[in-house]
Amino acid sequence: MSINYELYKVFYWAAKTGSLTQAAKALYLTQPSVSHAIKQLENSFGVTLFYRNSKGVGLTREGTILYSYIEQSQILISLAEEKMEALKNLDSGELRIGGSDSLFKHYLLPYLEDFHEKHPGIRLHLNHGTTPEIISFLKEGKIDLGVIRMPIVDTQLEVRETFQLQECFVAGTRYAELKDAVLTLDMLLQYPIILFSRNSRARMTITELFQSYGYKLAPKIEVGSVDLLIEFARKGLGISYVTREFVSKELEEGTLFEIQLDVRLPPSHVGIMIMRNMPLSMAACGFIEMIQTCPLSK
Amino acid sequence: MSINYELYKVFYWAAKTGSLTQAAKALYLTQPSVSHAIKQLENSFGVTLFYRNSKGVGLTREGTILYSYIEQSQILISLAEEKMEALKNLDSGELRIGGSDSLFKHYLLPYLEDFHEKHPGIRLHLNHGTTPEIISFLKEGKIDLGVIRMPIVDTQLEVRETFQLQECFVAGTRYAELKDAVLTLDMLLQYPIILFSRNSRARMTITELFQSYGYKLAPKIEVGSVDLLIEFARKGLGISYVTREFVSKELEEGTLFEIQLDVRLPPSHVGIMIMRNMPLSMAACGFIEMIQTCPLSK
DNA sequence: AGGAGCTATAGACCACATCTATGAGTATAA
DNA sequence: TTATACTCATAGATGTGGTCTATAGCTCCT
Repeated sequence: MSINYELYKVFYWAAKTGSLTQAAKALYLTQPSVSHAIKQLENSFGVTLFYRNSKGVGLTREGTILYSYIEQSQILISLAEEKMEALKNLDSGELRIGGSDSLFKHYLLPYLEDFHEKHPGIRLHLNHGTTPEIISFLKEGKIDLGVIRMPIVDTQLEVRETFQLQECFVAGTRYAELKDAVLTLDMLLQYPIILFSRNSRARMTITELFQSYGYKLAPKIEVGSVDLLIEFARKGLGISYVTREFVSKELEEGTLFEIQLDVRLPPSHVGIMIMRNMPLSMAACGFIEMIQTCPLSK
Repeated sequence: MSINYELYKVFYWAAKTGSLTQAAKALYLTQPSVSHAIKQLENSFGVTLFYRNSKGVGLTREGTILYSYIEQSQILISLAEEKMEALKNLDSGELRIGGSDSLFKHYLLPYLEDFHEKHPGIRLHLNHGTTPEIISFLKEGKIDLGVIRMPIVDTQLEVRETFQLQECFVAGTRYAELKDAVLTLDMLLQYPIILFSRNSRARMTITELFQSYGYKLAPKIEVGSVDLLIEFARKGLGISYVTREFVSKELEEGTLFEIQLDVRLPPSHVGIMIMRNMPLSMAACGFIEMIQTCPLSK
């Protein structure tokens, strides 16, 4: 029958140390066990592997040949075990995340920096794309996790909310007169509105909200990036609908201010998306845990 | 504690076949055993190696990394097992023999030819030298066995007689008048005697024999090779003391004939010498067996 | 709905790996 | 010489853990 690979471990140490007694110590076994194991191996092959004398043992010619193979094999296994240890300790590995540009920049960045500092051995791959693209990447196994705006309905996916963002309307100094006012939706619509492109979740949400109050929200300007939303508002081209957390710097500086409304705008939920029924890599697991245990570390 | 290397065998087949059930079949185990083994491995590493679904299993990222090492390791072990099988079957290996030129040429050659024909995969190394040199080679492990004239007294060595050779005196046509005569030692000594060099066993033996009869054997010519002994006798330079089996061709041809004496010359014993307490290589074992089971195959 | 795959789990069982105790051999030292 | 201290080999006892059977849960396909 097939040879028990444990015997090779014993053979390796016996050959390496030149002593069954030493091999036994290295393997935390007793000498008779090692003696027995070697005998088993020899019987299996029908070949004598060691010569024995009072000083210990030595490899025969056949033993030497076997050792040349087994040594390499054992070294590989040792390397494998080291590697697995490194992977477990997050000293090695890779983490592939999918998300939108703006989420990377304004939400994930501090986590990524922190993670990289703690685990410099882990290679980071950031794939940006639209939500459907991110979902595809995930299903194809090209990324370990996606960071997206919720909700996502897909039975293959598991989504965990990690953070709430607050959407709001902001304006630049040109509209300074609105700073302390509380506007109604009606009043807001008197101003030029700047929105993100049509297919975004945020755009759809705010449009529906206005509809529910009986208004039609028609943007004066439509842009394709969060940066432009901010930039246009600062330049006074209109009032932008943005994520408050993404303009915190501008709000502090005072180059932008938030428009106060008489209705509450819905928060948007950010979540981490992973494949259901698919084990997480150690790196992904560690990263998600980091995000979940210290929210808002910024 | 240390990981049971049997688990890597199971892991290898599970990864290779992409199915615990298939792996179980390959290993002649049941599926729950394989399932259990993989779980053990995963627990040992603290890492998930496979994702499971209804079609079978697949490697995770960590599993893939482990596999890259283990696959190589398993391949090496397979090669090792093949090699050992080949060694056992004498399809591979080497055989290193020490002996004197004349024994190689006149005694071992047919065995070597036969052995090589039966086991062409085994490399033959022939080391010639004097008996003390051969003994040194053997003790240094440079040869597997030596073929020498007995007796050898050395507790480290084991010597088995395999053949008897008959020494005799031979002369060429110049001494044709002796062909049918039966000589006494006294008469023999009237002729020029050609002997092998002083330090050889044969020389010592024959000198002692003559001494025991009260004669002093003083050679006219002393040579350093068996070929010269033969050649000189053929040329009529004297009467050579040679091993009869080594001049069988010349005796048949009639270029040499044997001198008949009124005393019986002692046979010389040829034996195989190996290290006591040292296992024989498979090749050496096979060769010795061949010699012992078909003596005088010539 | 039923069947045929797959893997996971629980629990029983016994082979076999390992142990202890001992023997035999051989250096080294007293 | 005897004693000591190492080797490895052998015998027999022991108990652990690897393997089994039986079963459940799941997904896919007919």
